[in-house]
Amino acid sequence: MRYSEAFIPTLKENPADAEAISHKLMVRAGLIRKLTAGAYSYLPLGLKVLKNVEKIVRDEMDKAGAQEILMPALQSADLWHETGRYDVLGDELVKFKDRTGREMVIGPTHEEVVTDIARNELHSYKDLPKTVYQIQTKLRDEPRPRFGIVRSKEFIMKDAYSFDKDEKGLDKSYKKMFDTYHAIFRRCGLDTIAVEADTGFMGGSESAEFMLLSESGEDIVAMCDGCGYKSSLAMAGCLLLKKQEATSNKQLATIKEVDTPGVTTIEKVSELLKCKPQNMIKTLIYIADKKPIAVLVRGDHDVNEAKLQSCLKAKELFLADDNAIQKATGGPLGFSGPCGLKGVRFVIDHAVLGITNGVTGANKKDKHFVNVVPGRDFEVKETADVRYITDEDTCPKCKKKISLKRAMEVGHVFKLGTKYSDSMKAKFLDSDGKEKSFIMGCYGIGVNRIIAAAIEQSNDKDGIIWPISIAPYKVIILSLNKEDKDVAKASEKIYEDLCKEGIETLLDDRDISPGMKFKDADLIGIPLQVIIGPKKIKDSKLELKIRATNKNEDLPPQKALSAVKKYLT
RNA sequence: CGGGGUGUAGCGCAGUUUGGCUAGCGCGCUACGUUCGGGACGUAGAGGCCGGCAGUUCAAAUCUGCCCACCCCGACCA
Repeated sequence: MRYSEAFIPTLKENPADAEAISHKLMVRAGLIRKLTAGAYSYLPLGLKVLKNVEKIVRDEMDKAGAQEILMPALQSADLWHETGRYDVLGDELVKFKDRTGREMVIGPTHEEVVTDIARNELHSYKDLPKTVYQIQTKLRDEPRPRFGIVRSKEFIMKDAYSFDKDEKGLDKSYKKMFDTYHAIFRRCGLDTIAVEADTGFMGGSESAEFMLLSESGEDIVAMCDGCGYKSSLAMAGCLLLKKQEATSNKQLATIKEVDTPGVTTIEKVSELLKCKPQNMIKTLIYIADKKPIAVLVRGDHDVNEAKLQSCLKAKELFLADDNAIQKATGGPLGFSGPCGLKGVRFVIDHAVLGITNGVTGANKKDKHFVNVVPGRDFEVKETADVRYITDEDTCPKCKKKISLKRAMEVGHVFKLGTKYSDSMKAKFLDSDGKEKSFIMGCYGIGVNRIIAAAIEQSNDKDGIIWPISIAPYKVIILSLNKEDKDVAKASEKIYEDLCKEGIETLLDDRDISPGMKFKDADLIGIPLQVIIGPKKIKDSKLELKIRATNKNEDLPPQKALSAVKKYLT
C-alpha cells in the first residue's frame, strides 16, 4: 500500500475523551473512531489488525478440531425465557419488538441459540463430542462503556461451545480449549495468565479467565509471588482464622451503648469513636431468596457477593433496602448490628472473630455499641469466607503475602454442565439406551479487546509497538525525499521486492517532511522501518530500524530484503 | 442508577466569574513559493446555529430553567 493513497488519519494530539493508553493510541493512530458511547468504527488500519487477530483465532480453533458456524444476532426472546436468562440479563439484554409485535433480542452471547441447534440436530452419543465456534458481533447494553473498545456496547466475540456425552468428555473438551486459548494469546503476542474465576450469569461449575496484567484493566487478580497462586478477586479464598488466635489474651471490656447521632458509615463512626475500621463489625442485611440474612464482616472488609451467594446456595441475592432493614432489625439503615438481633440468619466472616472490644450498630437510631465481643455479646454459629481478599491478606495456599494487580480479561472458559441443556431439554440417546442432557462447555474471546490488550502491553512515548503477528503492516518504507531520484528508485525497488514476497508493506511516498514520516511510522507502530534517505543512498546504504528496540543498522539495499525476511521469521 | 466534570472550526483549547458591538489561539485543511534525517517556513485563504430548546435583557458563548451528548469515580460486568 502506498501511504499517499491510504486512509490513515493520524492525530498529533490525544483525543479529549480518552483515558486509557490503548484508547488514546488507537484513535491517534487512526485505527478507530467513535460513533457513540460504546460503538466504534474500524478504519482500514484497525480492521487489518482485527483481521489478523481473527485469522490466528480461526487457525488455532480449527487446529483444535472446532468447526466454524455463524449464528444470527437477531433472536427470538422465547429462547431466553426458556433458560430464564431473559430476566437475569435485565437491561443489559437489548430487546425490541418486531413489526408483528413479537419480542426479539440482539444476542449478547449464544448459549441459547447453539443449544437449540444441538437439540434439533444432535441425537446420538455417536454425534458427540462436537465443538463449534463463531466470530460475531455481540450487543450488550453495558451500564458504563469505557476505555475505548475495552468495554463497548457492541463488540466482537469469538464464542465456542462444546457438547459432550459425559463429564469426562467435557473435561477433555475444556482442557483442549484451555490450551488453545493459551496458544492464541501467545501467538497474538500477549502475556496472559489464567486464573480461576466466578461463573457469573453464565453459570456452571468451573471457569477460568485469561488475564493480561494492565493498569487499564477493569478486573483485579490476586497473585502470590511465593507459590504462583493466582485467582480473580471474586474467587480468591481468604485464610481462615482459628478461634484461638481470634480471641487471644486481650482484656475484655464491658459492652456499652453510645450516642452516634446521624453517623451511619464505617468511616464516620471510626472518626467519631476514634476506633479503627479493622475493629468494627460491619453488619449488612441481605435478602436471599426473599429471606433476610445478616452478614457480618470487619469494617475494613467488603462482602464478596459471589462467595456469599454460593455459601447460602441462594438463587437470588441483593442488599436489603431501608424498609427491609427496619423490618429485619428494628433499626434504620446505618445502625445495624448483631447484638440482640433475633429471627435473622447470621453469616459471620471469619475475620470478625479476630475482633475483641469491637464497635457495631445497636439496631436503634443514633446508637452504636462499643466493647462488643463475638461469642459473648452475640452468638457465633455460622462462619464462612464471604469477603473479598485484600492486599493485607496472605496467600491461601502458602501463606506468603498476596498482591492485588489490575488486569484485563481477554478470554473466559466455562464448564457449563447441563444448565442449558436441562432447561432447554436438549438431549441425546446414550449407548445405554437412556436419554441424557448434553454436557456443555462455552469459551469466549474478546477478539477486538485483544487489539487494545496488545497496545496496552506494548507501547512507548512515540506510539504503538505491534507484535509482528498482528501488525497491520510488517514493514514501512520511509522514502525521505521524493525529489531525489536515487531515493525514489531504491524505495520503489524494495517496495516491489517486499510485495512480491507477500510481505505486507506500506510505502510512505507522501510529499511531506521527513519528521512527519518518522512520527507517523512510530505512532502506527509498524515493526520494521526501512529508511531511505538521500545522504546514505549515495553511499549505497539504507537503514533498517526495529521499532521494538529502536535499534537500527545500515546496510546495502540489495541486502534489505533478506534482512527483513530474517527478522520476520 | 448515585457522585463529579465537560460541551466554542476537523482536532486540542482560551473566552463564561463581572452580559457589550466583528468570537479568538495552536494544529490540521486549500493555493503559491522556499525547504527536505525527527511533527519546517513565508504569503494569501476557506472553515462556527458557541450541544439543543425555552426564558431574562436594549443586548446572551457569557445569566436562569429544562433537555441532550460525552468523560471520570462508584454500582454493574461473559
